[in-house]
Amino acid sequence: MVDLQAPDMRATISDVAGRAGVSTATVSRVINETGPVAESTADRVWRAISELNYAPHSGARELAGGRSSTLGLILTSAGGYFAGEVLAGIEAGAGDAYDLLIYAAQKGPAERQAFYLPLNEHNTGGLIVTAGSLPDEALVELSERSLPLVLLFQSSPNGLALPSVSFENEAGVHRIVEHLIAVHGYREIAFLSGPPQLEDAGARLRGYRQALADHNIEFDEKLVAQGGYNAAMAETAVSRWLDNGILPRAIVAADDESAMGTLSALHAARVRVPHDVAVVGFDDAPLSRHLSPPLTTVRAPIEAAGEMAARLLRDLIESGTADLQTKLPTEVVVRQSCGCE
Amino acid sequence: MVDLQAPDMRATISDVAGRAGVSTATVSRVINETGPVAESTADRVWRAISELNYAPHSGARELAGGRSSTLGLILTSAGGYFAGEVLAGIEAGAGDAYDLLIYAAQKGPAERQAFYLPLNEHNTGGLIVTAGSLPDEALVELSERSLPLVLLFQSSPNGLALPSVSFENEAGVHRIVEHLIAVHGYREIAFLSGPPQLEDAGARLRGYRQALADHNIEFDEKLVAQGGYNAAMAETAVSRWLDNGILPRAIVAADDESAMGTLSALHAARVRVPHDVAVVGFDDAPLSRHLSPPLTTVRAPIEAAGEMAARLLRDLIESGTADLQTKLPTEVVVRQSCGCE
DNA sequence: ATGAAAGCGCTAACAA
DNA sequence: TTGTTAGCGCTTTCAT
Repeated sequence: MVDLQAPDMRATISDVAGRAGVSTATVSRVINETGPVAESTADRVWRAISELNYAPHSGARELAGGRSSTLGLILTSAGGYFAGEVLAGIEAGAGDAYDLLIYAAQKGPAERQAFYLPLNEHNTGGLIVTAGSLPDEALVELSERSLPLVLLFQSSPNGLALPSVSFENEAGVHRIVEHLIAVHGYREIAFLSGPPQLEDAGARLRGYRQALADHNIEFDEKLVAQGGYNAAMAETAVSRWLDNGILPRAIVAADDESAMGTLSALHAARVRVPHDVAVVGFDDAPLSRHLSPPLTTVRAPIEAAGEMAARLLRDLIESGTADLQTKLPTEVVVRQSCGCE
Repeated sequence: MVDLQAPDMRATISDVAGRAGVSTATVSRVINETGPVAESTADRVWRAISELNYAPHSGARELAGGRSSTLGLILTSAGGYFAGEVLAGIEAGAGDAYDLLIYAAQKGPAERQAFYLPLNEHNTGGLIVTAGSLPDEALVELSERSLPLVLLFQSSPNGLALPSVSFENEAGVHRIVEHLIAVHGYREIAFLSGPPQLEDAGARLRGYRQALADHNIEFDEKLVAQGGYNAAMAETAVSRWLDNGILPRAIVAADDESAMGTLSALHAARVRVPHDVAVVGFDDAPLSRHLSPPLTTVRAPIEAAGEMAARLLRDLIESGTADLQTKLPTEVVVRQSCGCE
């Protein structure tokens, strides 16, 4: 057990000023390098600061200054297996001039959520909102409060015109399905979809259907199941197919995580991949090349998306304007699970 | 391109008061449910709030109120593949009364870092600091400013007495190595260590050495390489072993990610797992049971650790006291990569 | 049940 | 180069 020493004789700027024998204005100038200060004075101030363990009160700063040099990020607590990548990208895009504050939204979109959001126009220069983390109404409210907003993996809801960053989901799936058809000659191709409420999940499904249509393959509802961007759910879905005697020649998973679940279900049933059935995914998660067989998938530049979002947000903050829709290109990464090589 | 509407006629509490025909004090009472307000008055106030799109200024609130109902989390931008799990745990432990603000520390621990930290005693009730995200000096400084601090996956640095949460790393590795020795009779067991600067990496290595010693197996330096908690690095290390004609009977990876890299290197070299060499990991990442063969590993209750850290921090904030060291138990999860079944 | 007014810690004119 | 001072938006006694 530790006992916390009696708190709260926390130093303020005037304590520092007093100890250094200057005015608070001078201390402020020293800290912010705003306006001229004699070097000797600055030294005394810094010394006082460290002797008193002084730290500026960011709230007071925002209040007085009206600025904010931090970008906010809102994501769902789940985050997914690429939360880290997104983060790294955003950080790169934010640059040195901005700090990053993240709020992990609770599951249930509560009432008045936007009102109580701990990240807002007062402590943040703008917000990057990832798909599924905030209800549309909150977005509307936030944007009515004229908070710069950028959407990630989701496009602007109806009636709003918010810059957004996402992938060429439809084209990516289309291309990989086409690979399955054209290169390998498969025609019985199943699809494991993502959560229906997610926009990119819809796009990926559309890409699948379009590719079939383009090659005169009839769409078969029985060959589509919910994979939920989730290994366990995908595993169940594939097992169910197997139990029902359904064995497509190829399975397209809407993301790599569900591709993983697919692989597991297939292994468990002693179905050989890609010999008996081919499997492909989407995202190119860092681990995907380590699966066995190494997964053929669509590479989505996740880190680049984060970086782009941050860049757009900065544009929006600094110049009041930013590109509305940016779709990052995706690319098929051929490995072995499709039957190649 | 969007153009942001002219910003900043952002409503303040007195705008709301004016529109509702009450004083700012009353508005404050309504929002915070502090003190009696006539129901009809409250209605008018809420209406004014939504008409004006008013949102309270959190900085001003902290300033005036001196409270803070948010917990801070500091992590490295990498985050690792379990950032999401940690987050979910912390959120659960934080409960409804606290919000969570996260700061992803930049790579380079800069000078005066603690001074400029965007999460501090003024906007946060306390901080959870994950291993490797802040240098010890920053920890010292922060704790001298009497900010409640809890360490995650790292124990208190010398001279400080901060509550910390970590795993029984040493015992976990000890047990899994023992499994390899006692159940399978392997004696030529290699180890892929984690980043040396991380405390838990050291503990895991110690567990390995101790288990060997306990079974009279001589420690062989050539059978230890740096896996860096990282698939690519592990892959390289294992390939190098193979190239040098080193083929242990089993490989213990310090975490699941390096186990994954190990598997890849082995597959590439057509070495059969577990037939030719067994592989085990540590963490039990969600994906580990989907590898092929499914990975035998040590389960570390990552989410529980996050929850515990949040709980400790709340204790510290609310009662000024908290348990100093908590080590969460780990458990061997037997699957197939060790040769079982 | 409500209002007036004094700060909270800081920044930014404006003076000197 | 430095100090004075007026707020920034909010909470909180203290009156009423």
